[in-house]
Amino acid sequence: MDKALSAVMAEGLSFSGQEKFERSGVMQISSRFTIAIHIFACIDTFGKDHKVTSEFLASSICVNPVIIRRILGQLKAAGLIHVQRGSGGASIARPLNEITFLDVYRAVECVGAEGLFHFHKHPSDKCPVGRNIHHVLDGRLDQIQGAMEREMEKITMDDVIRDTQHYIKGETENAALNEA
Amino acid sequence: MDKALSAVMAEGLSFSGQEKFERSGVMQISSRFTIAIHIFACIDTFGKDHKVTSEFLASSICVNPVIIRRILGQLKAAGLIHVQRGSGGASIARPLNEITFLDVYRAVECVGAEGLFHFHKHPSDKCPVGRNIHHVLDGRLDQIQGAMEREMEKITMDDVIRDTQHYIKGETENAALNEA
DNA sequence: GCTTAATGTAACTATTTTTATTACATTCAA
DNA sequence: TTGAATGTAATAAAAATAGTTACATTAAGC
Repeated sequence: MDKALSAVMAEGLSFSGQEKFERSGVMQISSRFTIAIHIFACIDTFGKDHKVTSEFLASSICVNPVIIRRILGQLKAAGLIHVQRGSGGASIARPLNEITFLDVYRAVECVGAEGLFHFHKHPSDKCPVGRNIHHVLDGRLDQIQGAMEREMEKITMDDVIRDTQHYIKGETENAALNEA
Repeated sequence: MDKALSAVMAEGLSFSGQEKFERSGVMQISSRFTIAIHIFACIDTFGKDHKVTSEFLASSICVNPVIIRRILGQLKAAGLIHVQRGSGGASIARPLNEITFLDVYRAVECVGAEGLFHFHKHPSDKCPVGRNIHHVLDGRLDQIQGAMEREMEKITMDDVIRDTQHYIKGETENAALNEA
């Protein structure tokens, strides 16, 4: 080890004595994401024949209607859906193949400005490793998050909804067979 | 809409009436991951000249020593490090280029069996969309998580530690210049 | 215009998860 | 045998997410 590091170590083998740290940021991939996709599938499935309200969606997804309204609000703010204020009901605002998982993911704020990884906030600046760990890691964490987001861009609501209708069709055909 | 769906809808435009739901699973990418990588960098930087104890690591990372010990325990269980019980101190158990981010990520259990995404647990089984949403989504969520994990496999502790030493060297060279 | 049904949101509570802390038995080396 | 360190249980504190209640606002139909 060189002299500078040795000097640090000699100070008592400890870098302690920093102030307490606050934390912040979104750290998890919220169920808002899967709920949002569920919402799209419901609007597509039922929207032609029925008004799709937050109450209705809540009963399919089994969460509180206010949760649904908040997510609807976020999807609306991102320009992905329309929501009819007084009379009620939601509809999809864009062609399904132009809405990617990443669009939805970002709309519902599963990832904040701090990124996907929760970094221990205040490594010691008295330690040479602590001082530099952010420089070393930040770019690589971004790289990983980027890989994930690129994969999310490959999947669209069209894919999901095609599969959904396929499964539903399978169900009703089975039911018809059982009746016969 | 076909007859089966219409029948469902006619029941009152709602799929309500299911039991309450429990939740489970790891939902976030814990700071254990960045802490673990920080630990490797510290062992590499200081391990040759000093005993690297949980107390020492805690003072560089600025978290409680018990948190460090738990993470050391997980890294040890995964065969990535050795920890000396009575006398103290940790060391790295494998060549640095054979320890990937994914190894570390899995060792510290950032992702549980349920996967990275938090799925709303009990969509209504009275709703055709609710009944099938898991079939539709599970595979695609795995696909996204897989992309992330493949990227994590590309990065090794060797990369991180080379960068760390590079930054530290830069610091000490700067300091030398300032003294001159 | 009045009524009705729905959205938009604020305020608050509850639940869950994560992180921190205290305490102590266990271990190993000198 | 002593001392310094790990391993871990039990618990507390903090943070984040989700759930709930309440109500003002909005739009459509009568």
